Amino acid sequence: MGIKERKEREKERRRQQIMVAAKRVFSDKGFSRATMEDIAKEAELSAGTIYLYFKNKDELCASLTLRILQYLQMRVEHVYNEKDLNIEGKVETLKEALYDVYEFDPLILRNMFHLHSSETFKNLSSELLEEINRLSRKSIRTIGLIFKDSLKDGLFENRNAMEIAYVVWAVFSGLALWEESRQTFAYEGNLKETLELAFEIIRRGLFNYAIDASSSPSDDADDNSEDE
Amino acid sequence: MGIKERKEREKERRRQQIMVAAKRVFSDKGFSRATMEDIAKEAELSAGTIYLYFKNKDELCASLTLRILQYLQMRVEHVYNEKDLNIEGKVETLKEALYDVYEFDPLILRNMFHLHSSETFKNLSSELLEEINRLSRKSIRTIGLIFKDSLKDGLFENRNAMEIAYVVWAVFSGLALWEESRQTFAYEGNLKETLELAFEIIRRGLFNYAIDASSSPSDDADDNSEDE
Amino acid sequence: MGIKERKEREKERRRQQIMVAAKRVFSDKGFSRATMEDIAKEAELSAGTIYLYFKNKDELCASLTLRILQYLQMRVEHVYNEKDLNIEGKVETLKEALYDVYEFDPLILRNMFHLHSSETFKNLSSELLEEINRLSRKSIRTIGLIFKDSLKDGLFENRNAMEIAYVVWAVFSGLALWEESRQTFAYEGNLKETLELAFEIIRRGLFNYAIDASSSPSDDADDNSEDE
Amino acid sequence: MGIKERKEREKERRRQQIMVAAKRVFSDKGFSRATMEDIAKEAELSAGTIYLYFKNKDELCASLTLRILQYLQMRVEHVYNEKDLNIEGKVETLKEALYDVYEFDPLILRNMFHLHSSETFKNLSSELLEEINRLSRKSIRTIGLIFKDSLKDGLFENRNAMEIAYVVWAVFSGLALWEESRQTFAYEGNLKETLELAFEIIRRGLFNYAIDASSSPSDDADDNSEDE
DNA sequence: GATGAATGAGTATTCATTCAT
DNA sequence: TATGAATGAATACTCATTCAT
Repeated sequence: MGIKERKEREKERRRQQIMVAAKRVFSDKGFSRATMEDIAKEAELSAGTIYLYFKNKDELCASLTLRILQYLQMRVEHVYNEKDLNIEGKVETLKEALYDVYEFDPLILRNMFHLHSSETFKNLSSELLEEINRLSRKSIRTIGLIFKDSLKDGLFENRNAMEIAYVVWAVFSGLALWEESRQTFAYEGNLKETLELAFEIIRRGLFNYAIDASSSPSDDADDNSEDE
Repeated sequence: MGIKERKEREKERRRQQIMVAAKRVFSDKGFSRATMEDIAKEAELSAGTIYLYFKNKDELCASLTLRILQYLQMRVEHVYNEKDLNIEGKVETLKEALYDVYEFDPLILRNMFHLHSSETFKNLSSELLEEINRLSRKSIRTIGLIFKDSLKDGLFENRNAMEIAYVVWAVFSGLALWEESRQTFAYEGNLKETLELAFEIIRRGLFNYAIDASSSPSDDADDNSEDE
Repeated sequence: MGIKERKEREKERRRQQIMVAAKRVFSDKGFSRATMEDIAKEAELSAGTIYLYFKNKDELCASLTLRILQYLQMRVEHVYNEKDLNIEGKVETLKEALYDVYEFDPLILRNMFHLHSSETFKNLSSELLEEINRLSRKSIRTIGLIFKDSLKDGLFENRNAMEIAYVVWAVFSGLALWEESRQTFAYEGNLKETLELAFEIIRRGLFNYAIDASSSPSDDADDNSEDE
Repeated sequence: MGIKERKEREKERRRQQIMVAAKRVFSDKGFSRATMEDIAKEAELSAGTIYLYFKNKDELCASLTLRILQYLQMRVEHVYNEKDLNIEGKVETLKEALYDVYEFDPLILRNMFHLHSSETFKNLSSELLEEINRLSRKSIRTIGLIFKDSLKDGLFENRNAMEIAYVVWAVFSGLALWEESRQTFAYEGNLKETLELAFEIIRRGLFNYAIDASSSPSDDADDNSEDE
């Protein structure tokens, strides 16, 4: 039905409106200190209205996480499907993708922290929770797939693709965190530029590691090069 | 006085006892969801007693952060003072130091997040806050000093030491975070081993970056190689 | 809007309902011993609801004080504006006015005591505090004005009007206090009647003082008959 | 026993020391906001020690009240026993006595307020409570006795002595209160001088009332001139 | 759908009081 | 006798959530 469809679209628009407001408020005050009233005010709605669109505060937070994970997966998958790029080009594109994800919502990691808090789970519908876990695993696996072809070519052969994916993800997380703690460490420099430096170091490390490893596998006695 | 001294020591022991309990509870539930009652129960004390040793909940949390920062600074300074190591050896030792810090208290980063939340400051005595900021800056600066000598030798010459320090710190943070989000990403592998891989990649990237950069400085047109 | 107006009136009614309950509970238990729960129960509301209408307990108490001061000022001003009365008549009317104020809310003085406690100020919005101070000064000044005309006529000429106003106010306060401590002093008599006696004494003293003073001003060597 | 006696005296000294400290702290912060810790610190003792001398906080407060009542009774009785004074002289001396009492402990009235709070009674030993009530009644009765002789002489004959005593007491209380609320009413004048004025007015009113009343007793139809 | 008034469960914090030393 | 560490009961205040309108 045209009417039903329009209603549905209207409803989705409201959800987005609330999520945008929530993102802003969480970003400002942190999850615990942000009140539903704050978010409602930011969204120019009443507090009660939010409950028409989200079951509770935790589920609103989880929805934010889900959205960013969807964006992450979309971008990462796009990198994987890029036919015309060699591994170096893919890693460069991956870097850009991750950076865009970070810029889209720098809160992603803080949100995830909140999610990890065991007591939060109780308030989440199991579907939402599962969808989040599914997407998390899927995107890390996709990052792994980006490196997997190189394993066949002999690059990185001493490590499995998933391990490398985790490292890349960890570094990405670290850069996000670094930005968060900038105040404490009183960093006054140019963020973007330092991010570039970090990724440059990682990228070179990755490939030089690959080269060293492939030319002298005996150097690493303790490697477990099995794929999972 | 023997008596006064013993009392002092007894008091310090209580503080430690409470901090250990708090660390455990914060670790479990997150800062906001952990109640003073929880912590008291964990410490086998009454809630009121905690207030004899810490002004409030925020100051208890900040004290945890301060403790880990003191340990961090101690370890990092030790690396810097190591006379018999070349830069490669120092980086290797730095890696071990950071890893030990992480194991000493994996909460460090989550605590810092909480601290960054602007509204927390109001509840902290300015001395504590300043000590935390002072130590944070000092340790990052010490990490920078570790690389500074190499700048004179021509290594890393296109970047200043502080930028490199920030990158190293970011990666360290990332590894910590990575551990935090392990549940979501359903990683079942060996943490220690993956940490080794990550640092190995960083280390190689660092030095290969150095070599490339020093041999062809013109590649980076936008570098600002001034030391701060 | 009719709707908006009705809502506004409804809101004001709730404030009054809470203040009436608070008056009763404060009266019964004293300010410190009265809990918000007590007041809520008396008002047949939940404790949280009170905070929708008053910022905190101190501000609720201050609002009670403000209300009685508004009534005091209104009554006192009315006495001052009475054209057809000579000074004797005005003092008689003033007596009645003050007595009505006392009956309207016998707590007035206890509330003011609580207000004077320096630490209370911090919890009060500055507007409320200023309004209270403004009204306090205004009503004492208005009482002074009632006597001022008599100063021109030669009555009370050795004292300024404000000093007399303070004395009248002190006696009024004393009568209120007297009622408060009735239990301790085990007075079983008729309050109203004794109040009449007290004011009668004051009134006669006032005028006889005036007469004596005006006829032999030299008796008081140390007078400072300047008006403020 | 000499030893026992010395111990007793030592104990009484401690009680006084604590009461002096309590008076100061109550005066400063009000009863509710003053903590036992505050009082202990002021008395240069530990909080626990206070409980060796006073059963609880309420009883400490009541003891202060008792002490001032003892002083009041002593002074008032002295006035009553003064053989060489006529009624005018006695009233003048009474004024001075009350003023001295007020200066000895301006808190007296605030303390009494606290005492009146019904819930306080539960924490008081019945002996203490009864002693306070006994003394309160006794001093007001003694003030009454001061006027009683004048009743025989025809002065004040339309009123009973107790009623006059209550009025005098009320004015005294009012003057004390007046000092307490000085801040709010922004009075900048000289307290002592205004006190003089107030008592002067009362005194004159009293005697002029007496004269009027004695010359035209029929004016007051509703008088109850019986002594209790 | 939208509101926002009302709720009530939850929590940090305080402080009189106790008691082992 | 004096201490002060420990307690636990009390309480102001907050805020997610509900529901009548």
